[in-house]
Amino acid sequence: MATARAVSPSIVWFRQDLRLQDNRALNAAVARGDPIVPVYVFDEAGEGNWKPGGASRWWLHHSLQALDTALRAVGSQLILARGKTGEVLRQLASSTGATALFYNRRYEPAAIAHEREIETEARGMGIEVQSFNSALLREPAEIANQQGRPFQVFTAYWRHAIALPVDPPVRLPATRLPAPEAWPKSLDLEDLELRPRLNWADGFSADWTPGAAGAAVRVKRFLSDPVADYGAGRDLPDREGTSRLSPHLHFGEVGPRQVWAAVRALGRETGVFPVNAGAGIFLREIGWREFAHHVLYHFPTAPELPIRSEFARFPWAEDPGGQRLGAWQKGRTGYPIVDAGMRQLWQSGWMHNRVRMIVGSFLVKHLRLPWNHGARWFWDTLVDADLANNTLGWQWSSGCGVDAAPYFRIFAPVLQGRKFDSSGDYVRRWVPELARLPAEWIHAPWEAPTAVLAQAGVRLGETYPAPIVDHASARRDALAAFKKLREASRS
DNA sequence: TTTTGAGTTGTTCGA
DNA sequence: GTCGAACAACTCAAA
Repeated sequence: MATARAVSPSIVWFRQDLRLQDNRALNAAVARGDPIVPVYVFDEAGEGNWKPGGASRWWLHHSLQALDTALRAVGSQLILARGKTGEVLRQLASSTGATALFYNRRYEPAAIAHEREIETEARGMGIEVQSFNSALLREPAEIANQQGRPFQVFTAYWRHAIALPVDPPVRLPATRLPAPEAWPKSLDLEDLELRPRLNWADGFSADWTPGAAGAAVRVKRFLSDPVADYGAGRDLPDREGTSRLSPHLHFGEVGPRQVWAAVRALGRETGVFPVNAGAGIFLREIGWREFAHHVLYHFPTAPELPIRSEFARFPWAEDPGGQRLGAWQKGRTGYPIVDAGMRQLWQSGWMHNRVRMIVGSFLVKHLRLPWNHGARWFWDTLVDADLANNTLGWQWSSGCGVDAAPYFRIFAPVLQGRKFDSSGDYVRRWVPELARLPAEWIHAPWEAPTAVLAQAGVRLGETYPAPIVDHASARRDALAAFKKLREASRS
């Protein structure tokens, strides 16, 4: 008769928390002391209407590989599966005899529903379930205004949130993770079929290193210099002035508590926090990410429907054959800054934030196409596609969300280009057919003298499109459409 | 309780 | 060339 109790492992269900440090679910499993079975389930059905797009899947592939490598370095490994999470976990529990399940929470409506299902099922099997926050400084339900309602204005939200203490990141309390007696069966990473069949994502590797180690490099590099000039530098798309942490944060390869601690450490000699204006502005951006999750949690229909419901009746323009949408997607609108952004997105899986605002405003206000089309395209093409951030951004751009840009704020693409890409180098990089145009004309080639165009080898309508809409009249039409909406809402 | 002022990222127009 | 106003409506917090 064996006296030792049967060793029943704990399952750690990895999701958007693909890291070993500052991972509370993992730490709790370690604290329990039993063998740990780390698992990732690729389950599209659990994502509702927002199954991961191509760029996101590319990232996930490499991030899972990185996580497995990190786990192997501590004597463990990542079990991979695809299909229904509930079924996978049930099988895993019965084959390993696991009696506990640990995971970190998500905040998208489908993910929340999914968690509830999994918890109910697991508890029904007698499995202990514990969930944690490793994705946000504060969870949506922790923050409310004086009336006990969710904030709908960022500044008020952030004033409130920033006054609360930020928990320090937690370290993995072990150099080895206890392994089960036998490892359960795992799929090969390739079996998840996350990588595109065609090689369109080949260029991504030049720009990105998915995984916690790559994230740490980005944090270090950004805080070593660009952060000091973040206030101005973040608006210049030709420069490495932003942190580029968005995909790492989305997949949880680094968490906001770790970022917060790293920024705090910058001023440790002086005790000044934040150490300079740039650092404070950067932390505000972390705050926007928090706010986006707050808003999505409290307005779960926001990915599909405008939060200001009257916008459901906005008079969008006709787009027979999807010509205009297609031109926007392909970066062939004839507005160089817009086209540069859309091509950067397609080729690198990412777009500079300043340019996101410009192309967003252009789609919704100049082309008057529904913001949902833009949200969907971004969703499919961005490596940092994140339902909370994407939804907030698009509803902000079209003026139909909480704390959104006012309707009359219509970005003028030529002015934006001249202001934030004054050298024209951003356009030159992504729209090479305009590369030989001097800065003076590069943001409005249709205004360039014939000789200048000829010299630069540009033939409008042939080598590069003429503008598909006229700025001044598109602006007038957009303002008229908003006026119409306002009158319709009044009656 | 009511009132008041402020609120991520703009542009245009007229003085 | 610069500068302020206009371009709405609503949320939130402080007075």
